[in-house]
Amino acid sequence: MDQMHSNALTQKLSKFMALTAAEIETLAGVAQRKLTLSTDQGLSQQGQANSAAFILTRGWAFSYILLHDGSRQIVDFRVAGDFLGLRGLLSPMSDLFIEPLTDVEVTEFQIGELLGAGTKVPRLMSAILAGIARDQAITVEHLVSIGRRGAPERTAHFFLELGARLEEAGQGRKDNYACPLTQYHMADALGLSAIHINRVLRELREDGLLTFRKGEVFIDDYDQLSKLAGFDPGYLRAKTVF
Amino acid sequence: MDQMHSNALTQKLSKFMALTAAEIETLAGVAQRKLTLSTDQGLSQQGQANSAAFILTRGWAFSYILLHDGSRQIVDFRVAGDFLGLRGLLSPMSDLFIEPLTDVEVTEFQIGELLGAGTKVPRLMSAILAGIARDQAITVEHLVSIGRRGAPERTAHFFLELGARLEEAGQGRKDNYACPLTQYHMADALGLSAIHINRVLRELREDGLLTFRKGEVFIDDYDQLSKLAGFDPGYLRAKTVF
DNA sequence: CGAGACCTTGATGGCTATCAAGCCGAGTGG
DNA sequence: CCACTCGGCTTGATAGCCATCAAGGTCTCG
Repeated sequence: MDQMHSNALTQKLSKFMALTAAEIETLAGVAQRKLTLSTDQGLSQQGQANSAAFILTRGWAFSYILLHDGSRQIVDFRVAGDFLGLRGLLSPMSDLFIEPLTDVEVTEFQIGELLGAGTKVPRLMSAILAGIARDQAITVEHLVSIGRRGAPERTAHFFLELGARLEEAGQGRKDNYACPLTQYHMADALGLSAIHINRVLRELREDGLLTFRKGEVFIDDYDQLSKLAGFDPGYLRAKTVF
Repeated sequence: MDQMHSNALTQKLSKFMALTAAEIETLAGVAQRKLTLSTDQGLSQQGQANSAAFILTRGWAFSYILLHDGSRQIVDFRVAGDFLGLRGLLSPMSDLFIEPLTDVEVTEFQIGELLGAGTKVPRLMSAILAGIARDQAITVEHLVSIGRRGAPERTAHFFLELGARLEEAGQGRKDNYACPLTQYHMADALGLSAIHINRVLRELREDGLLTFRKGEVFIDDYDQLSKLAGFDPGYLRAKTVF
């Protein structure tokens, strides 16, 4: 089995730095198990019990929090190459759920083992932290969007970020990618109602900026849309600390 | 013992687990420098250049992002015992600023040295990650608040969280604490206008739930306010991974 | 063909921003 | 000592963004 190429952790961490043979070797010592899950199988409980986290290798997933009144806030969408379930493992968020959005393929590993590898090889720890930090930057930018951008700007920013992340993951182009979200998902992620999302999408389409149709996003005028959203992809860049 | 108490890192990490003598010894090897800063001295640039981060030991600070249109989103307020400047160091957020809100006392350290200590003693790394994860949980809860709670609920939640954090830091009681924020700060943190914050505060006061007056918060009916906000402090609990 | 999930559009209303004005207290300088 | 300024707080009036309610359309699938 050509385990090297199929090693999701190696692929993930090498995005943040060039890994040496020794580092790859160390990572290979972290047991990984590939799983395939379909839409109806929640991921929330999968990891919690046995301290397992995942790397998403195919498909989309999302994490969300349910409020007492039944409303839902989607915290983030996860695509190929993203960590999954790490946040809930490291911090005790109650009512944090993770669900596949499409059929997904994930690679499971023990968080303790990964950190053990990082302890043996500090550069690996640096890469792990870079991954965590990038996710945090995405969350912060999300917070800014909801807090201080109007609905059209917010929506525009959302699709621009997704495009940038998907292109980086080799899952499409930043201005044209498959997107399995419903308008209800977008609404719960962006803090809007689905009805209003619908109107905003129409407006963006009529303005020749962005078209969302049948699970596909076309960004018709990338520059104008970026300008509208105030989108600066700097926060998606990797950065390592030592 | 006295030495322990003067070591900000030891104090911080011991919140997440009981530290052994050997672990305290290792932490003592991380150089720390105490600084005092006043309101007009930004902290943003202080760390970036030389990879320094801080622990806030006295006073309040806050981090925020400036948008192109001049509006501001405050990401979080930091109080005694909190990490400061770690996020900007680990991830490349542009336009992320940190400012003291009062005169502050901070303990500076090199992030590389701290992680070095964590590499030598895995349990320390676990505590560091627990600290990072807690901050992340706070950010996520903030996101939920802005995305899916109305202005009164959001404001209530905000003061309840602050109270819980301050009490834990030994800076007051969860239902009565000093709070140097202006209504403009609250507005930019909560995604509202200062004018509306003012009206919400009046409403909460008239309902006998919470009083904010001259830099002091009184929570008049803790249970009712918690119920209104849907506040569940679970996300503030520490949690270690191994 | 019926059901269900999702999308679309119109009408209405409410929550919150914005504009405008004034108040208060603290610091400052004439 | 007192006007002056400035930051912060307060309140009223108006407007607009977006939620909600209602209804119907389209598509897929059993």
